[in-house]
Amino acid sequence: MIPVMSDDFVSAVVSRSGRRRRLDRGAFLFHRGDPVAAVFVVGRGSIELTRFQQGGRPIVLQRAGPGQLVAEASVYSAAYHCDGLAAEATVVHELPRAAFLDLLAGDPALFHSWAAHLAREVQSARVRSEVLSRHTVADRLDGWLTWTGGGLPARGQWRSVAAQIGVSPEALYRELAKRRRSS
Amino acid sequence: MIPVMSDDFVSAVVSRSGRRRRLDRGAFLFHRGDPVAAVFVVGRGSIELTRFQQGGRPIVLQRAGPGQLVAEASVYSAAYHCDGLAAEATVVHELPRAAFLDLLAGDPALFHSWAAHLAREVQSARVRSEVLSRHTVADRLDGWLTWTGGGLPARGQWRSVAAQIGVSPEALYRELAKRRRSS
DNA sequence: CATCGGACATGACAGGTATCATGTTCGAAT
DNA sequence: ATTCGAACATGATACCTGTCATGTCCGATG
Repeated sequence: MIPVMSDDFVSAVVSRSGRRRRLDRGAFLFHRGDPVAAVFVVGRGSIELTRFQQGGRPIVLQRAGPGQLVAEASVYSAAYHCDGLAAEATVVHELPRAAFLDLLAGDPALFHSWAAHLAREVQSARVRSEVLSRHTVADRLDGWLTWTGGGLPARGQWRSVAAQIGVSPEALYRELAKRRRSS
Repeated sequence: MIPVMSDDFVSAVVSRSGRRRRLDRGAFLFHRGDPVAAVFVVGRGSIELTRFQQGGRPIVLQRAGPGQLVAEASVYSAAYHCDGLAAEATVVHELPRAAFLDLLAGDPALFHSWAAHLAREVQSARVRSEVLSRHTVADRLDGWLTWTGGGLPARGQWRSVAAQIGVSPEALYRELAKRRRSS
């Protein structure tokens, strides 16, 4: 599959990436509190930014698929504020943070693209907030479907979707079963 | 009160702002779908980015106080994706979008500050997502208190807080009353 | 092919919140 | 001072979801 290169700087990062890292499903790319030393682009698989609340319930803050940057907002932070882990077998391209910032500083057009990308991330994160503010599983699933644009999630990813919309897997199973019956 | 000017470009916007707009409580600064023609900085009062879900329940996506930019992520968008309205009597400084972009393009240091600001907004929006993923009013209020850093909200703003954390005003009243009793 | 672990599935029950209803308080405007 | 509207406050009830328990399905592994 050809990765989606939606932004100029993504391909720039990949082409200058010195190192590739391979992660098994469930492996951590970084932990909360780790110093931010590099930026990553997903080549294959997916990385989920996750925060574990008291009680162990995970909430997925961002899901980065092929061709997408991971934790780009942390570039200006000293440490990660959440965990990054592979939702499946994943390969990421790695570029040291300093090299990334130099790259942006030396190319105004690229920098402009970077700012526009961050602005889209802000809006995306706010849409997720709007989904999470809904109170029923049906409403949240509808919001997720509208947001992702695609159809119903594929088997094997339902638990991940449940974590993204902040409901228990069982509640999502029930809602999906209800929709299967009524369709 | 001296407005908080946390970012270079905020004071730059204010100083070049050609126009001031005054809004009564509840007045709209812009509506969802309006073309994005300018950027705003709150001088006094506060602006809330709000989306109204089916049924009329409002969810506050961003709350901008004195010295803060409003809907900055929309600078790269054609139209607003939510409503902006004054939560109280408010004054905003207005700068045409083109002038704002020219300002950034002409000052690399300012542009860098702008990108860092957007990155912080992304993280801020994700923190809100984490708060909204909690399931009880008590947990959401705790998250709001941790996030805002300050103490309990002032009277007259409780309904706004309820909208920010996605619970009914009544539920927030009850939780606050419970904390008053047990303290 | 047998095993095994994780996801899918579903029923029962307890707990929390939205909603509706009904007052009360308080600040602003006259 | 009186009026008035909005926020604050609180009780009752229905609904929904989290949790626990139990069971099935299915792909990976040896």
